[in-house]
Amino acid sequence: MTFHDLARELNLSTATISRALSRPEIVAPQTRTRVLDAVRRSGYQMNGIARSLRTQSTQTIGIIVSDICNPFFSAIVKAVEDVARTNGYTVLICNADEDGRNEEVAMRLFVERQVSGVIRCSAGANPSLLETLRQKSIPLIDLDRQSGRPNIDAVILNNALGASLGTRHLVELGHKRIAIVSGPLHLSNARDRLEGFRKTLRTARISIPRNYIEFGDFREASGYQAAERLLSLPCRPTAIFVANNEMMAGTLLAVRQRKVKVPRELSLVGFDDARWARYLEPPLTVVSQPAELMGQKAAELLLTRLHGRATPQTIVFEPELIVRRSCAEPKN
Amino acid sequence: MTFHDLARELNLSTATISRALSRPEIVAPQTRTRVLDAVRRSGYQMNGIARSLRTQSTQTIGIIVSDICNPFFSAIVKAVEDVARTNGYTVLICNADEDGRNEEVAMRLFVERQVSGVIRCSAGANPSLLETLRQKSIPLIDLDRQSGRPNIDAVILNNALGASLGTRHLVELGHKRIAIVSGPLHLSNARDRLEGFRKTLRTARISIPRNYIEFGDFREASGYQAAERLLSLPCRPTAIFVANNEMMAGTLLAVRQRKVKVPRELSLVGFDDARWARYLEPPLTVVSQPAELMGQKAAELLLTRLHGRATPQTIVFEPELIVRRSCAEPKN
DNA sequence: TTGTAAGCGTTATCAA
DNA sequence: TTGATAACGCTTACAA
Repeated sequence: MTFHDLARELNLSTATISRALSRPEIVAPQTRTRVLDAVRRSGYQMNGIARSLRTQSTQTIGIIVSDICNPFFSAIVKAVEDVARTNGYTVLICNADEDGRNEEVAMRLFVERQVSGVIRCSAGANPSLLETLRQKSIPLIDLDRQSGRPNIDAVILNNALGASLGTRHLVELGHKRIAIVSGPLHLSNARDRLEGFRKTLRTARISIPRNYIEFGDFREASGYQAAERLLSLPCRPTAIFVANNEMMAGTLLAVRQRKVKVPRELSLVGFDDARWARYLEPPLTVVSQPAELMGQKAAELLLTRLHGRATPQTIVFEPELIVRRSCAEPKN
Repeated sequence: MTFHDLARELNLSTATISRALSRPEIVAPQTRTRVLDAVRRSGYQMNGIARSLRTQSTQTIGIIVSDICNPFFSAIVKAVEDVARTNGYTVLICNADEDGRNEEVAMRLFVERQVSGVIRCSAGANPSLLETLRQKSIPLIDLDRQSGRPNIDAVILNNALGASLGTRHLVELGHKRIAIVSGPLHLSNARDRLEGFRKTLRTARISIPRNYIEFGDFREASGYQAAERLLSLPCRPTAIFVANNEMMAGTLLAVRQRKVKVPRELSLVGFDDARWARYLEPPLTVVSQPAELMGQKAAELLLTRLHGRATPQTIVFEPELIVRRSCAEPKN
């Protein structure tokens, strides 16, 4: 069933059918109802592909997320999908799984599919794809992680501040031996968190042994390994700051296996507030980010970009320290 | 940049360009490399919309999920996206938020976008849309929840068995006053779980007071309210079976507020194994489902439907009881 | 207010 | 092995 069929049935031209559906106000009231009735009766559904080809607009936004099972990212996807749907947009999703190559194939698929715009939480893909986007003038919003490229809209957290908040909490409790499980340095959020951590300790005149800085890839297994190394050090840290929730899950595993008492023997501060952080015993002190708000803002920003050009901006959200019971004064 | 441009640049016809890219083996080796080189140099990206219009195929699969922040569904989305991406498909996502109306607008958008197929975890949309899908011969896989319509592929859990497993565990511990927080009856999985619960108690000759059966909508708030009612009963249950993880989160809130001791005063069995269930104190005994496997299977099933017609089947996965420490013998 | 017809960027059919 | 050309199903000048 196409416009052609409807047109013949009603003795109209396809142009009129099209107008009746897209801009009803410019067709005669009675033809309009004739068309609308026929559409309802026949259950006709517009072919969006044809329309997209003609109008050069797919009303689709692509989102790339680095780990959809991480509640931080599910919240973002939820928010984006929500504003997209209510604005008549549809969302293509790609789960990069913290792997830049997946992100690259997704980006390529996205431009092939002619998405109207993309929101991405980069896993660190090759930046050459950005050029392609620019050529096709497909707007891009970087979310959570910045590419470092100038002139790209971004909505991020003040990660340095977040790390400071968490670290300072530990310092104020009296800790001197504080370690970090950092994310990979090719991601801006990991860099910023590490920097915030370092700066806070520097101003507190606390030195950081080289082996108190461990790197993971933001996934659980790497957090476990990092924690294992930290906990087997001859001079164990009395506190660990873990730079995201997945790595915290891994850290907890190590902590439990070794039967380390939290917070008596070890204080723990996490990043991102997941439901399980609250449910843990003891409940976890974390730096939390307003994930839904960030997703929503990113989607809205993209929508405004789609409606009119403007100069790129980066929107920064503020983290919040949520003190629960995983930190205490150091005993030794 | 289009085939037209490339064709002029290389003194070829658009037909040849098309062939060189889609079926390289049927063009002369040297023209082929000439074309491929030009494509690489220019960074040309195929317009998938135009191709889709011509070939009547979008290589897109739509997925509808009832609550993307629920780890059970994130795992499903992850699995589906994974098999989709590796097969050259792209996935459109809709988060119905347990609301049938959202599901309906998504379905409509999906058919407009001419998706190749859809996988849905229904929130209970109007079944009339199924007719539209059939007309356009867009295959549908029901996942986790069955529409009740015959002749529709489905991949589900043996929910009755799951509920039996959980309930029997409680019975064997000696509980006589067992309540349930059930999902909404318009969803097949909720019905089946309730049925499994009932049947198990019937064969154990344990009667269920009418007010021991509470209904929620599979979301946290409703779980809280249901638990509140249960816990304020004059004759409190000694055990509660909660039919999904979100409602369990709500139940736990009520339990904590009232300072009810688990498992001493109240035994708890949940459905779906989330990370927080393990981390809880005491760790939660749950019926678990192989979410990733189910998502993967659904995607694979859809792919085979896309490649050749066959008679619809329903694939049933087996639940597993994971005994942790939230259940004990009743004290009173 | 409606119709005619061109065109969006591909693929597929038919000839050459 | 390649080229002309007609679709695919819509939208939009322009004309009537």
